[in-house]
Amino acid sequence: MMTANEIRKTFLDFFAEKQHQIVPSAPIVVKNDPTLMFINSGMAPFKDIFLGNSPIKYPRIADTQKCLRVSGKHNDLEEVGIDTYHHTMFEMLGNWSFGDYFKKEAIAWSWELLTGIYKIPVDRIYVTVFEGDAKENLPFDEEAYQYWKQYVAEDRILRGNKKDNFWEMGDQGPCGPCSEIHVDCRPDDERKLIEGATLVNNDDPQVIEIWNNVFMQYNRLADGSLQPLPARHVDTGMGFERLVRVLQQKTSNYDTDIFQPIIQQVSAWSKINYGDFASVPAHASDNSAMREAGGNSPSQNADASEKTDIAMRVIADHIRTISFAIADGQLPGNVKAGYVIRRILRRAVRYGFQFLDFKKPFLCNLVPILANQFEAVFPELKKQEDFVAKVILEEENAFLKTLEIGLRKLDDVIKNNPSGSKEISGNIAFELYDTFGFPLDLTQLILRERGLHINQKEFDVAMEAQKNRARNATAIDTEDWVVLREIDATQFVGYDMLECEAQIVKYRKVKAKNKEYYQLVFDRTPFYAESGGQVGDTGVLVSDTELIKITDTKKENNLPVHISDHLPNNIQDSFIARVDASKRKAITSNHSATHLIHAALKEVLGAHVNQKGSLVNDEYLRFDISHFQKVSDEELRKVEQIVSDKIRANIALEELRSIPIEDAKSMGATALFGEKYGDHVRVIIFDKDYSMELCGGTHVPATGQIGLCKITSESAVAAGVRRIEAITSDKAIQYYEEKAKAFDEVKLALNNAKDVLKNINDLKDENSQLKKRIEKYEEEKVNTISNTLKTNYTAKSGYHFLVQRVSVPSADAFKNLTLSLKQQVNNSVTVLVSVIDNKPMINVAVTDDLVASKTFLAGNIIKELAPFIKGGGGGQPGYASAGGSDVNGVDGALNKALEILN
RNA sequence: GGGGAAUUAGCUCAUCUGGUAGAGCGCAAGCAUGGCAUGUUUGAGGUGGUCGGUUCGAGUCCGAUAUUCUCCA
Repeated sequence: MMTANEIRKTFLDFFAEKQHQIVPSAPIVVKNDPTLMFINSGMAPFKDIFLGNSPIKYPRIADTQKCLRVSGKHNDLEEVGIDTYHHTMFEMLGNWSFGDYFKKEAIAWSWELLTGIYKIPVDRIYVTVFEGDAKENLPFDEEAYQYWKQYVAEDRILRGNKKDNFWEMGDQGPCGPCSEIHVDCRPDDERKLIEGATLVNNDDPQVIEIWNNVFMQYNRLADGSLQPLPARHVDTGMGFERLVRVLQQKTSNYDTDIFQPIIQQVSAWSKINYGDFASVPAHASDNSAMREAGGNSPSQNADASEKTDIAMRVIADHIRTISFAIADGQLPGNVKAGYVIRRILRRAVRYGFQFLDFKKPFLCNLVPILANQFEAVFPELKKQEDFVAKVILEEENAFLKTLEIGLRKLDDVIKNNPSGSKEISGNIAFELYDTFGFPLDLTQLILRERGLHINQKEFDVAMEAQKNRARNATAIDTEDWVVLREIDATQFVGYDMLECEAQIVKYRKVKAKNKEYYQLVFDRTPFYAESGGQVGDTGVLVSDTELIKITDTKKENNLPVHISDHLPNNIQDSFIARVDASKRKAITSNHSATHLIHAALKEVLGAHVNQKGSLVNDEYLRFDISHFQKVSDEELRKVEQIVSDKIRANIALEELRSIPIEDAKSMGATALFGEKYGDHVRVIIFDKDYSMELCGGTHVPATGQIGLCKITSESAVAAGVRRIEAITSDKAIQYYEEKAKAFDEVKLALNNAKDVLKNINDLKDENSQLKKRIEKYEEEKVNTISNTLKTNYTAKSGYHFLVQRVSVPSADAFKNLTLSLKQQVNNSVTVLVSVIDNKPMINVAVTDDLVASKTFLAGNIIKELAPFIKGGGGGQPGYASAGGSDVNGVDGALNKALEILN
């Protein structure tokens, strides 16, 4: 039996022999495509070629591509692991023709590989072809049908509708009919009973699609219409995990040697067998989480065993996704792609926590197994094994903490639930989930244990409202490109020039919420499009009669687009495209400084330092690195020192604009994980023994132009990732100037003190001493007054009272005096009035025994007195206070108090 | 991009509707035991994230801002 690794190799070798260039998998994390966060199919890395934004480098390509899907036709995240054949991460084997071969060869080769080499029995294979669609005016795919007929019996060639057999990249873009290959894996007796053809595309877990051949020949426009494509392409995708399952004759993807190493490890840790489900004895389940849930009857134990199987599948699937995503540069976070990774990670932790009784981090310990398993095909994980494990560990700890907080909140909710009600508000459950990240299913489990349940309908309504809010806020409407001229690709001249003549090649309008703008594409441009952390250029587009502001420049699938609020009136004109030079100069200085800092960090901290993120704009630079401790002040000073030396050495830039990537690597140039490089790259060198990086950004001609570099902050962004921020050039000079100025001002304020620091510390000490002295003075004053006053109480039957105007230094002292009297005179009511800073104040204190007997309540008394001084007041039964604005009312208040108490 | 929440002593967190800022742990000192673990008593430690507003009075209500958490897209 072939191993998974052999099956993959066989595929690649087969197509290499058919003159295909074998390329490595692109990073699973997508950059430069606003519509996609992760590579979700084998073709995604080639989107720029299909869209015509990039030239074709090889007419034939084959590869295995890491893919990630969390939503889609059958791939809701919450479904993964429940069945035995869906995944969040999977490998897609693919062979491509870019304007080269078409249906004939694609069909012949897929047949040859599957039946001739992999030896899948012919009588288990079904193929589908597109039946046509009248509404779209699309014909039956006769061509594909004829080619298949050469190999496959006609009754095994099925006709599929638009949903199954017409593939589209998205709402817009290249598309075409496709032809799927399905394999019937059922045992012979079942196959005799039910004809396999009836189960194709019918969600039968044993009759599955393994390969889809897409024949791209149309382009879908924004208005929904179809246009024929000038160059026709073949895009195929074969689900690797499914293929392995078929060839290893398993009934579940998770039973193959792709997933078993992980599952066996998880099974060993939890001491629960995988796959016992259905034949499990009633007592076999040793799972406290389920027992707590009340699963003690035999039937529920069978259920429990299924749940432990599901949990192991969830973990085996998710650990792959998060490990490879992190290795490709996507750290877990709380927005966008980072959030997707966090959510997947948490789902795995949740299943382990709930069904396998893993109460401590465990996912991180699975990373080495994966790293070794995939070392040959995806070496990036093995190379960053420790880093990935550390990030996962930190995430697991953070989630366990979140769970703890949630458990406490839920406890409060249960305590406060009116007795007798068995239902907890769905809104509260939603709040727990939405605000505190406490998973709904855990809420339900815990409530069930106490005989409670939530109002599911309320929860769903709240959830739906949340979704609608988000959808409305992000609705973007993109119109079709209006093409003015045909060109191969925009020529970027911005390394050498800051302005050039340009014509608009195409443009389109984009409507987002509250704003509307245009995207312009030029035939040539000096504008650098945001990439590799360097922000896009701004500037202007000028003709004889017009001036249009360019507010940003971005890359969409390798297409440089210039953002503008307006279109020129004369769109066909020739323009001068001019970059904002001073801004570009600042950006450039920061970018080169980033390289110098990067090299210095490697020198000071060690070779384990890798770039984990970078932002370069005209204000500052931000640089994230993998490093496990805080970078100490001393280390930062060393880095600054090295960078400073390199600046003063005024090292000339050496730029290799286009050299083969292999040459660059053998020179020792630094390449980044998670970055997609072409086969020709640009290398930026500042002293070949110091800094040599693959980079597309703009750089200073010599390091002296940076002038000055100052690291302004060092912080943590995630486990194992430190962030360094720095400024250069004018901004750095300004920084020092401002510091110096501020210091001079401080010094001046201290009468030009020689030792400023000592002077300030002395002042602080003096200040706190004075504060204490005032406190003491006030305390004494209060004591004196209270000693006098405590003998002045009038005795009534059952209580004593005092109504008195006093003079005290502060509101605080006033309060202390009142409370001190309350404490010293038993069985008393104290009403004090004072004027502090021209404001009248009243304090009322009632001793606890009188409060208990409800003879007097301070809060009630103050409400009667406050109006006299035109104020409001309130407090507790034992102490209340009021303030007002009318000093003339003081006597009235005193009289009223006497009246009440007499 | 849009919602929600949090920010109080060195740490973890209380303070019900605006009216006396607290607890546990940690820290310091004293006492108890031959010493330690420990027990016990006392004490220090707070511009309540920052800025503004409402109010006689704001940790508490409102607005802005920063940071963190969290959910949705």
